[in-house]
Formats: sequence, structure tokens, C-alpha cells
Amino acid sequence: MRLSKFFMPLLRDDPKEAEIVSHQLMLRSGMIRQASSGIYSWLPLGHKVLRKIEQIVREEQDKAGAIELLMPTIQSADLWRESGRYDVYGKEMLRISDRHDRDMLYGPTNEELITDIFRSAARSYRDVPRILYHIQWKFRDEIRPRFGVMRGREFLMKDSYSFDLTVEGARRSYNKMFVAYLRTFERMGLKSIPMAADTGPIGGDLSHEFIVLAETGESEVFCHRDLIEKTAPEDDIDMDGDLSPILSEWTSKYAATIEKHDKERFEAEVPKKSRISARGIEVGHIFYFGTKYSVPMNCTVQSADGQQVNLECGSYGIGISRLAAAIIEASHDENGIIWPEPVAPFKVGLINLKSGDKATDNACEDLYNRLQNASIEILYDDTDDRAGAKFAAMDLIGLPWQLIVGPRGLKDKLVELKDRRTGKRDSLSLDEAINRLVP
RNA sequence: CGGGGCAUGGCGCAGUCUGGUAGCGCACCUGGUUUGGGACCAGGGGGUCGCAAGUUCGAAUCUUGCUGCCCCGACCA
Repeated sequence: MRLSKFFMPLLRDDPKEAEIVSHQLMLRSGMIRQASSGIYSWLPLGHKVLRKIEQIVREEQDKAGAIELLMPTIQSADLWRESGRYDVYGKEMLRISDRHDRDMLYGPTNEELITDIFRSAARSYRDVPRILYHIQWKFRDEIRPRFGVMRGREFLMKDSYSFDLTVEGARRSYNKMFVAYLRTFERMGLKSIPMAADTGPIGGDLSHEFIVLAETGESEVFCHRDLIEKTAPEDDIDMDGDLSPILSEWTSKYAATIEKHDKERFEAEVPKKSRISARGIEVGHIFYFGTKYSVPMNCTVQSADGQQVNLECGSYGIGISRLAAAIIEASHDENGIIWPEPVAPFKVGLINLKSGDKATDNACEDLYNRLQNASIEILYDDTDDRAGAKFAAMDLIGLPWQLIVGPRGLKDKLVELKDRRTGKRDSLSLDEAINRLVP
């Protein structure tokens, strides 16, 4: 993409409404624009990041055997009356009526809808287990939206729902999602730590929050140092095998958010040098809730011995739009964003230091074409801004690599490759630069 | 929802107290000089001062009502 043809409105100053760094940087880098309180448009740069995150989540769900579908944003109130949640949910639920005065709502979550879908299709124990998921926008009319997309009213979520015949089966589904989540966040360059959590209004008795550590995170968390140093299971893990050892490995050490923190237990269980107290952001939440919806909504299958059995269920969320902000909170410096490569909107920013200079233009065009042909995502700053402005803009938007081309280096047939994270620059020939960028 | 604050060009702000017909920096356009970390000079374009009613010869400024947005708290992926 040529910057001169792209749509990326940068701001030099922080808009005054932005309080936290991810919100400031998302606005300044032209990723998002506020439409109204807690509701955002995703501009091209932000949209690319959102899609990258979404795709990683999708791949890890698929790998765990979950099956993608898509449910609507607008739901009928009838299903919610059936589960009993219509009157319980409160003002967070955006209630609307259609032209026939039917009660509708913009879905804050989808347990009712998926249960309705599943009960109408599943007849036999052979139809389970299944994990179904979708990636869809949700709306919760928060009393006070804040921090940009970190706590918006409209947000993009991945939601999975598991259906099993038995409690043991439901635990296996839960374990799959648990492991999938570890891998998902690690692929995005994040350190996530599963922490025991309240089950909240959804109910149930087994639940973990996945917390990403970030200095500017919103909640205070406490955990054993070993958990920070742990890495997620490898790519070759058998998701259909017994995952419970991994679960115990990750849940046997102390980890709690401030809400669940037990200071005495923390100090009793964890040696002083291993105690971590930090800040974090909740990016995922998994629940096992048994028959909470399958009983009132009569979601059953027939078992091998001929009985009608209510299914054992769980739900598993990942805040996709929130992750974009969480990644920035965890990865930035005073100059701007530092994208981990797997979620970067482009891999490389090509900086032409002297547009209009023939040798420089030619070298840039050559690099641009060759990298494009190698399927490298590249943003070419071909504008006639001054060098300093281009450096500042490229640092702000945080592409992992900057390829810097100017007359000074070209005299010796060299260009510079700068690593955004470390700031390290290497002078290389054009061919070497390309070899470094093409895997 | 309780408490506090803000609303003036794309962004950041001054002007409001003390009423006289709108200004600054950045950004944008034109020309020139520049050109490796947010250049300089000159000349331009862009604003029903959130909305409505009122007071007044005259309202960004005073009064009343409304709306939107932000911050703290309670709540939350």
C-alpha cells in the first residue's frame, strides 16, 4: 500500500478525551474514530489489526475442534423470557421494538440463541460433544463506557459454546478452550495468565479469567512468578488427548485478581521472591455452567440407554476488539505503538527519505515491488513529507520493521533496516534487506 | 445512577469574569527556499462559537431549558 493512496488520518496531539495510552495511540494513529460514547468506527489501519486478531482466534478455535457459525446481533426477547434472563439482565441490555411492537434486543451475549439452535437440531447422544463459536458484535449499554475500545458499549467478541452429555465431557471441552486460549494469546505476543474467577451473572462453578499483564492495565493482579515465565503448549499438542495435566500445571500456582485476592493465602503459598503483584487486562473468560440454560430451555438429547438428558454446557469468550487495545497497552513506547508481528497492520514500513530524487525513488519502487511480489505486507511512505515527519509517523503506527531509503546510504548501495522494538538499525544492501524480510 | 468538568475550524487551546460581531499553535492550499528525527518565509482557505428560547441597540460572553462528551465512584468482556 502506498501511503499517498491510503486512508490513515494521523493526529499530532492527543485528543483530550483519551485517558489511557492505548486509546490515545489508537486515535492518533488513525485506527479508530469515536462515533458516540463507547461506539467506534474502525478505520483501515485499525480494521487490519482487528482482522489479524480475529484470524488468530479463529485458527486456534478451529484447531481445538470448535466449529464456526454466525448468529445475529438482534434477538427476539422471547428466548430470553424462556431462560428467565429477560427480567434479570437489567439496563445493560439494549431493548428495542420493531414496527410490529415486538420486543427485540441487541444481543449482549448469545447463550439463549445458541441453546435454541442446538436443541432444535440435536437429538441423540451421538450429536455431542460439540463446540460451536461465532465472532460477532455485541452491545452492552454500560453505565460508563471508557478507555476507548477497552471498555466500549459495542465490541467484537469471539464466543464459543460447548454441549456435552456428561459433566466429565464438559470438563474436557472446558480444558480444550483453556489450552486454546493459552495458545491464542501467546501467538499475539501476549503473556496471559489464567486466574480463578467469579462466574458472575452467567452462573456455574468453574471459571477462569485470562489476564494480560500490562503496566497500564485496569485491574490489580497477584500471582506466582512461575506463571509469567510459562509458555503455552506447542503447536503439535493433541487437542483430543488428555489436557488435564496442562490445566493443573497452570492452575496449581496462586493467581488472582484483586477481587478474588486472598493476601494471607498468597503470602502463605508463595515464597516472597516469587510473588508478583502487577496490573492486568482481562482478555478472555471461560465458564462451565452445566445445565443452567439446558434445563429451562429444555435442551436435551437421548442417551444410549434411552433417557432424555439435559446437556452440560459452557461458554468461552474472547474480547477481540479489546485485544487490540490490550496489545498496545502491553507493547508501546514514548514514540508510539510497537506491534507484535502476527497482529501488525503491515509488516514493513518503507520510508522514502527524499521523494523526487531519482535514485531514491527507483530504489524504493524496486524494494516495494519485490516485497509485494513476495506477499510481504508493506506500507510505502511515498509522500514528500520531510524525513523527520516520516520517522515520527512510522514510529507512531508501530510497524515491526522500517526500511529506510535515502541518498546518503544509496551512494554506497545501502539501505537501513530498523527494528521498531529495539530501535536497532542495520545497513544492508537491497538484496540483503529483502532476504531479511522475506521468510 | 451519585459527584465533578467540558462543548469556539480537522486536532490542541485562548477569548466568557468585565457584552461591541472571533483569535493562536499544529494540520490544510499556493509560491519560494530547504531536505537523514515532526523546517523556514510569504500569501491563502476553512468556524450558524453544541442546540433552543430569553435579556439587550448589540450575545461566544448574561439568564433559563435541553443535548452531547469526558473524569471519579458503583458496575462490567
